[in-house]
Amino acid sequence: MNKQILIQFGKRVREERMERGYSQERFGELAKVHRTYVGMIERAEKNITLTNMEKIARALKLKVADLVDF
Amino acid sequence: MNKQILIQFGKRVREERMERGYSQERFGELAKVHRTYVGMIERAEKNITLTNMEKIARALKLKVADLVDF
DNA sequence: ATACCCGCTAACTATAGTATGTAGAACCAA
DNA sequence: TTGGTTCTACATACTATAGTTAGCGGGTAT
Repeated sequence: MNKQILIQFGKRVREERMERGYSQERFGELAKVHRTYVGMIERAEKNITLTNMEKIARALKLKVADLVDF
Repeated sequence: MNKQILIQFGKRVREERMERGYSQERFGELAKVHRTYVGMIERAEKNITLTNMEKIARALKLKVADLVDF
Protein backbone atom coordinates (compact mmCIF):
# COMPACT_ATOMS: atom_id res chain seq x y z
CA MET A 1 0.00 0.00 0.00
CA ASN A 2 1.29 3.44 -0.96
CA LYS A 3 1.27 5.25 2.34
CA GLN A 4 2.89 8.34 0.87
CA ILE A 5 -0.23 9.30 -1.00
CA LEU A 6 -2.28 9.09 2.20
CA ILE A 7 0.22 11.35 3.94
CA GLN A 8 0.01 13.92 1.19
CA PHE A 9 -3.75 13.81 1.23
CA GLY A 10 -3.87 14.19 5.01
CA LYS A 11 -1.57 17.20 4.86
CA ARG A 12 -3.71 18.87 2.24
CA VAL A 13 -6.85 18.37 4.29
CA ARG A 14 -5.24 19.74 7.42
CA GLU A 15 -3.89 22.75 5.55
CA GLU A 16 -7.24 23.63 4.07
CA ARG A 17 -9.13 22.97 7.29
CA MET A 18 -6.84 25.17 9.37
CA GLU A 19 -6.81 27.90 6.76
CA ARG A 20 -10.53 28.12 7.39
CA GLY A 21 -10.09 28.12 11.16
CA TYR A 22 -12.10 24.95 11.71
CA SER A 23 -11.39 22.56 14.57
CA GLN A 24 -11.51 18.86 13.72
CA GLU A 25 -14.83 18.64 15.50
CA ARG A 26 -16.41 21.57 13.70
CA PHE A 27 -15.07 20.30 10.40
CA GLY A 28 -16.38 16.81 11.07
CA GLU A 29 -19.83 18.27 11.55
CA LEU A 30 -19.60 20.22 8.32
CA ALA A 31 -18.34 17.24 6.33
CA LYS A 32 -20.67 14.82 8.10
CA VAL A 33 -17.91 12.52 9.32
CA HIS A 34 -16.87 11.80 12.91
CA ARG A 35 -14.39 14.15 14.61
CA THR A 36 -11.87 11.36 15.27
CA TYR A 37 -12.09 10.23 11.66
CA VAL A 38 -10.91 13.67 10.55
CA GLY A 39 -7.86 13.22 12.75
CA MET A 40 -7.22 9.73 11.40
CA ILE A 41 -7.33 10.96 7.83
CA GLU A 42 -4.99 13.85 8.58
CA ARG A 43 -2.59 11.43 10.27
CA ALA A 44 -2.84 9.07 7.28
CA GLU A 45 -4.11 6.22 9.42
CA LYS A 46 -7.01 5.36 7.14
CA ASN A 47 -7.20 4.70 3.43
CA ILE A 48 -10.07 7.00 2.53
CA THR A 49 -12.69 6.06 -0.06
CA LEU A 50 -13.81 8.20 -2.96
CA THR A 51 -17.21 9.07 -1.47
CA ASN A 52 -15.62 10.32 1.75
CA MET A 53 -13.08 12.31 -0.23
CA GLU A 54 -16.03 13.97 -1.88
CA LYS A 55 -17.66 14.78 1.47
CA ILE A 56 -14.45 16.43 2.65
CA ALA A 57 -13.93 18.32 -0.58
CA ARG A 58 -17.47 19.62 -0.41
CA ALA A 59 -17.03 20.83 3.16
CA LEU A 60 -13.95 22.73 1.99
CA LYS A 61 -15.77 24.00 -1.07
CA LEU A 62 -13.09 22.42 -3.22
CA LYS A 63 -12.98 19.82 -5.95
CA VAL A 64 -11.71 16.35 -5.09
CA ALA A 65 -9.00 16.95 -7.66
CA ASP A 66 -7.78 19.90 -5.59
CA LEU A 67 -7.00 17.52 -2.75
CA VAL A 68 -5.19 14.91 -4.84
CA ASP A 69 -2.92 17.03 -6.94
CA PHE A 70 -0.59 14.12 -7.61
CA MET B 1 -23.34 7.58 -0.26
CA ASN B 2 -22.82 9.66 -3.38
CA LYS B 3 -23.08 7.06 -6.11
CA GLN B 4 -22.81 9.65 -8.87
CA ILE B 5 -19.16 10.27 -8.17
CA LEU B 6 -18.42 6.54 -8.43
CA ILE B 7 -20.21 6.43 -11.76
CA GLN B 8 -18.17 9.32 -13.10
CA PHE B 9 -14.97 7.76 -11.89
CA GLY B 10 -15.83 4.41 -13.46
CA LYS B 11 -16.59 6.06 -16.77
CA ARG B 12 -13.28 7.88 -16.78
CA VAL B 13 -11.37 4.68 -16.05
CA ARG B 14 -13.16 2.78 -18.81
CA GLU B 15 -12.56 5.59 -21.30
CA GLU B 16 -8.86 5.73 -20.60
CA ARG B 17 -8.48 1.96 -20.48
CA MET B 18 -10.20 1.44 -23.84
CA GLU B 19 -8.33 4.31 -25.43
CA ARG B 20 -5.22 2.30 -24.73
CA GLY B 21 -6.73 -0.90 -26.08
CA TYR B 22 -6.43 -2.82 -22.82
CA SER B 23 -8.88 -5.55 -21.80
CA GLN B 24 -10.02 -5.55 -18.17
CA GLU B 25 -7.77 -8.52 -17.56
CA ARG B 26 -4.69 -6.97 -19.12
CA PHE B 27 -5.34 -3.72 -17.33
CA GLY B 28 -5.78 -5.50 -14.03
CA GLU B 29 -2.35 -7.03 -14.45
CA LEU B 30 -0.81 -3.66 -15.22
CA ALA B 31 -2.48 -1.93 -12.30
CA LYS B 32 -1.97 -4.91 -9.99
CA VAL B 33 -5.63 -5.33 -9.13
CA HIS B 34 -7.89 -8.28 -9.94
CA ARG B 35 -9.58 -8.45 -13.35
CA THR B 36 -13.07 -8.57 -11.82
CA TYR B 37 -12.28 -5.59 -9.62
CA VAL B 38 -11.63 -3.48 -12.70
CA GLY B 39 -15.11 -4.33 -13.93
CA MET B 40 -16.65 -3.55 -10.55
CA ILE B 41 -15.02 -0.13 -10.45
CA GLU B 42 -16.11 0.69 -13.99
CA ARG B 43 -19.67 -0.35 -13.11
CA ALA B 44 -19.48 1.76 -9.92
CA GLU B 45 -20.18 -1.21 -7.70
CA LYS B 46 -17.31 -0.50 -5.31
CA ASN B 47 -16.29 2.61 -3.44
CA ILE B 48 -12.61 2.73 -4.35
CA THR B 49 -9.94 3.79 -1.87
CA LEU B 50 -7.24 6.37 -2.47
CA THR B 51 -4.38 3.86 -2.73
CA ASN B 52 -6.22 1.87 -5.40
CA MET B 53 -7.04 5.05 -7.27
CA GLU B 54 -3.33 5.69 -7.34
CA LYS B 55 -2.61 2.19 -8.69
CA ILE B 56 -5.07 2.74 -11.51
CA ALA B 57 -3.81 6.21 -12.30
CA ARG B 58 -0.25 4.90 -12.48
CA ALA B 59 -1.24 2.11 -14.86
CA LEU B 60 -2.80 4.76 -17.10
CA LYS B 61 0.21 7.03 -16.69
CA LEU B 62 -2.11 9.71 -15.36
CA LYS B 63 -2.42 11.67 -12.15
CA VAL B 64 -5.15 10.73 -9.71
CA ALA B 65 -6.49 14.24 -10.20
CA ASP B 66 -7.00 13.47 -13.90
CA LEU B 67 -9.48 10.77 -12.93
CA VAL B 68 -11.46 12.85 -10.43
CA ASP B 69 -11.95 16.07 -12.29
CA PHE B 70 -14.94 16.99 -10.14
C1' DA C 1 -11.76 24.24 37.27
C1' DT C 2 -14.35 24.53 33.02
C1' DA C 3 -14.21 24.29 28.18
C1' DC C 4 -12.03 23.45 23.80
C1' DC C 5 -8.74 21.08 20.85
C1' DC C 6 -6.17 17.21 19.42
C1' DG C 7 -3.77 12.60 19.61
C1' DC C 8 -4.50 8.08 20.59
C1' DT C 9 -6.56 3.42 21.83
C1' DA C 10 -9.80 0.10 21.34
C1' DA C 11 -13.90 -1.91 19.83
C1' DC C 12 -17.63 -2.99 16.55
C1' DT C 13 -20.01 -3.37 11.74
C1' DA C 14 -20.08 -2.32 7.28
C1' DT C 15 -17.98 -2.90 3.12
C1' DA C 16 -13.75 -2.69 0.10
C1' DG C 17 -10.56 -5.88 -1.80
C1' DT C 18 -9.56 -10.32 -3.60
C1' DA C 19 -10.80 -14.39 -5.85
C1' DT C 20 -13.35 -18.43 -8.45
C1' DG C 21 -16.61 -19.76 -11.47
C1' DT C 22 -20.55 -19.34 -14.90
C1' DA C 23 -22.63 -17.51 -18.90
C1' DG C 24 -23.32 -14.81 -23.03
C1' DA C 25 -21.68 -12.10 -27.01
C1' DA C 26 -18.37 -11.39 -30.74
C1' DC C 27 -14.78 -12.91 -33.36
C1' DC C 28 -12.08 -16.01 -36.30
C1' DA C 29 -10.66 -20.34 -38.43
C1' DA C 30 -11.17 -25.12 -40.10
C1' DT D 1 -21.91 -24.82 -39.35
C1' DT D 2 -18.78 -26.14 -35.16
C1' DG D 3 -15.07 -25.37 -32.00
C1' DG D 4 -11.83 -22.30 -29.92
C1' DT D 5 -10.60 -17.79 -28.11
C1' DT D 6 -11.37 -13.30 -26.00
C1' DC D 7 -13.85 -10.10 -23.46
C1' DT D 8 -17.12 -8.83 -20.16
C1' DA D 9 -21.05 -9.04 -16.77
C1' DC D 10 -22.58 -11.16 -12.90
C1' DA D 11 -23.10 -14.29 -8.73
C1' DT D 12 -21.33 -15.52 -4.62
C1' DA D 13 -17.96 -15.88 -0.87
C1' DC D 14 -14.03 -15.01 2.04
C1' DT D 15 -10.78 -11.65 4.70
C1' DA D 16 -8.96 -7.45 5.26
C1' DT D 17 -9.79 -3.02 6.51
C1' DA D 18 -12.51 1.36 6.12
C1' DG D 19 -16.05 3.71 8.67
C1' DT D 20 -18.04 4.88 12.98
C1' DT D 21 -18.16 5.50 17.81
C1' DA D 22 -16.88 6.08 22.97
C1' DG D 23 -13.54 7.26 25.97
C1' DC D 24 -9.06 8.87 28.05
C1' DG D 25 -4.99 11.96 28.48
C1' DG D 26 -2.44 16.20 27.78
C1' DG D 27 -2.21 20.64 26.34
C1' DT D 28 -4.09 25.49 26.06
C1' DA D 29 -6.86 29.09 27.20
C1' DT D 30 -10.48 31.68 29.63
